[in-house]
Amino acid sequence: MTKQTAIVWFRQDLRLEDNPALDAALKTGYDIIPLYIWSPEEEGKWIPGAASRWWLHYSLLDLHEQLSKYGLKLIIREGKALEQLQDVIQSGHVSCIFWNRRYEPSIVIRDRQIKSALRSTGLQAESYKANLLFEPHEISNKQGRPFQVFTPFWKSCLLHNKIEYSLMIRNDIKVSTPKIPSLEIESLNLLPKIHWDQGLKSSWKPGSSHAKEILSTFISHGLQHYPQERDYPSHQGVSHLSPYLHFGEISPRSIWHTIRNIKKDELEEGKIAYLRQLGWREFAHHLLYHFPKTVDHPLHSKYASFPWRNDPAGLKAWQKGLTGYPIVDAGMRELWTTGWMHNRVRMIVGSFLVKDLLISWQEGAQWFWDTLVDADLANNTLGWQWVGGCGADAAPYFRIFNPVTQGEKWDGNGDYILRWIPELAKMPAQWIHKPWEAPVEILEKAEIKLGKTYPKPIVDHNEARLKALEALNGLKYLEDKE
DNA sequence: TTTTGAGTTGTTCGA
DNA sequence: GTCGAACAACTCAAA
Repeated sequence: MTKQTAIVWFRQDLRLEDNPALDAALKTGYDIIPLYIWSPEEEGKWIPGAASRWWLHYSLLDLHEQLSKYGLKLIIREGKALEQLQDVIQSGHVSCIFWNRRYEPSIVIRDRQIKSALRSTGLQAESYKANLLFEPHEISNKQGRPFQVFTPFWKSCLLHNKIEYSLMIRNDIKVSTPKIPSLEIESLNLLPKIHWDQGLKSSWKPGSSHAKEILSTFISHGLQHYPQERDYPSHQGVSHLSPYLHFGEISPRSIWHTIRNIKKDELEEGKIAYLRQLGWREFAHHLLYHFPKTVDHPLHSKYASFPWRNDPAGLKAWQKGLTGYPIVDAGMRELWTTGWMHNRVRMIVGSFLVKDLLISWQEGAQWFWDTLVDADLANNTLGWQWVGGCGADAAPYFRIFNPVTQGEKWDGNGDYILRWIPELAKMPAQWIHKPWEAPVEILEKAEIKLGKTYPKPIVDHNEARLKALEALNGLKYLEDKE
């Protein structure tokens, strides 16, 4: 008689540690089919972008390698998830299937259909909490409604003191993977055809086997001064874990426990501040779950009537890092080159697109989606609605970042500018954030011809700011409607 | 029930 | 140079 098997359907949980779906499969004692299905068309409008696919390619290779250490083989499929599952079920004598939950609106709907379809044929189909510290339904305010302000949300989260975490040991895996047709990872064509990915390659090592070492480097070098250092884009002040978290190559629960278990007084403030950022990730996912329309509509509907400008040239200049505002351009070029941008600079470039160019936050969200290796629907949506002032706990309308002031404050020496804008290499720090104000002889000496070697500012910030305030003032007396 | 105070990330203006 | 106020409207909890 053929041995029964269980499917572990890997999705955004590309890890073996703290993986409840894998635990559940192992507990059955059956043979195991680790499965990844590439079904981009089921992600709704939000098909993974080029940087995200690049990351996924190498992450799948890493997962494959880790599974092989235990004699298991990662099965790769492409197409509609339910059809592929059914095909694998047929060829593999499968009696149960396990996966860890995702929270994107189109995926929630799809997974619900898949679960009921599988169960109706008598299979055991179970999903687990693995990628959040708290399920969306576990946290609500006193009226039983979802929080819309972060601080009370996080306070309420912290009252739940128990966060599960699986310590199941993997060393005694005795089962194997039956022979089943599988694609090669290469055949998914996740890598770019033109080789623009050099910058990504030199910046990142995707895969869960690297996530842990990045966390421990951060703990020993960054955590203590995290509250202050995290705002300086040229410093090594942040964890760089965002892409690993998005793909589930490290679980938020293992980060939570690792950080909490550090017993050093001098790290206490850093621990609280860092975990709070993990809280923002939770907040974003809960909001996306409760307010699914926010992926492309403002939560506060009166912002839908905001008079956005249609400005393809401005949008292009922003995307290419040619706005003439060095801190904005440096950020956009860091993004293009490495697939990532420092958080402080994300706010600055976001504010510039939305408040200075008056281009809609949706355009910004789309560009970030295509270019970020950590592109995450929940975080991206929350971040852009925050900048746009139209979401939950959004920035107040009058909070318009001044790109010069921000540059001078957080990159005083211009180190970040120098790294990303070689045209300004010889510019003294005093003028590096506002080259258009530099005296002629300084520009000459620095071999800068504004408008030729580096752009003149495409908008005047002060004028743009007043225009934005005026436009926002027009919304003042509108009411939100359902 | 009503009121009060606080709320990730800022800027400008006038004293 | 430094400092506080003003810049909405709304959410949420505590008083």
